Amino acid sequence: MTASPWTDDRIDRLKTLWREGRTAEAISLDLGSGISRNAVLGKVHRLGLSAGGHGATPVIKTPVSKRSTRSAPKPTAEPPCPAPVEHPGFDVPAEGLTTILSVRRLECRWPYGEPEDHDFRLCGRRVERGAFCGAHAGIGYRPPPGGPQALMALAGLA
DNA sequence: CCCTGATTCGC
DNA sequence: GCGAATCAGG
Repeated sequence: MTASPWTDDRIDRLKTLWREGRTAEAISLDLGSGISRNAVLGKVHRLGLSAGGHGATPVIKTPVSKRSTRSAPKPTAEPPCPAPVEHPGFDVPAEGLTTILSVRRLECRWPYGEPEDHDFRLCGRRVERGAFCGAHAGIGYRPPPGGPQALMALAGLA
C-alpha cells in the first residue's frame, strides 16, 4: 500500500490547481481525502512550486541594506500601486493578472488598461477591502473632495 | 480578527 | 517524505 497519499494523480492535480492560483485550502478540499490545507502547502513547498513560480503572498525579503546616515528618500512618496492606465508596458505585470471572466471571489478587480481593449486584465490579488486588494482599495475607495455631503447630493439624498 | 502562504518541527 | 504546528504578511 502506498503509505503516501501523494500519488501521481494527486500531485498532478496539486500542480494544476496551484498553478491555477487556487488557494491551499481549496486544493485540499478538492482532493478531499485526508489532505488538509497544511498537507497541500507542505507538498507544494517540497515540490518547489512556491518558489520560482508565482505566489499569492510573495514574501520579498528586503536585504536591509544600510543606507547612508544622511538620505532623503522620497518626499513625494507615491503609493507602490500601479496606475490603472497611462503607463503602457511599464508597471503592468504581464503575468499573474486575471481576466474579467476568470476572476474569482477574493480577487482584486482593479482594472489594467481599458475594458474595451483585448489586453484588459484585472489585478487578481486577494481582495482586502470590497472588490480590491488593500493597495488598490486605498485608491478606489478614496472619498471625493467635498466630503460625504457631495456623495449625498450625487445620490439625490441632499 | 479574518484570511492567506511559508517555514519549522516532530514523526 | 509526510503532515501538523507555528510563523509571518496582508
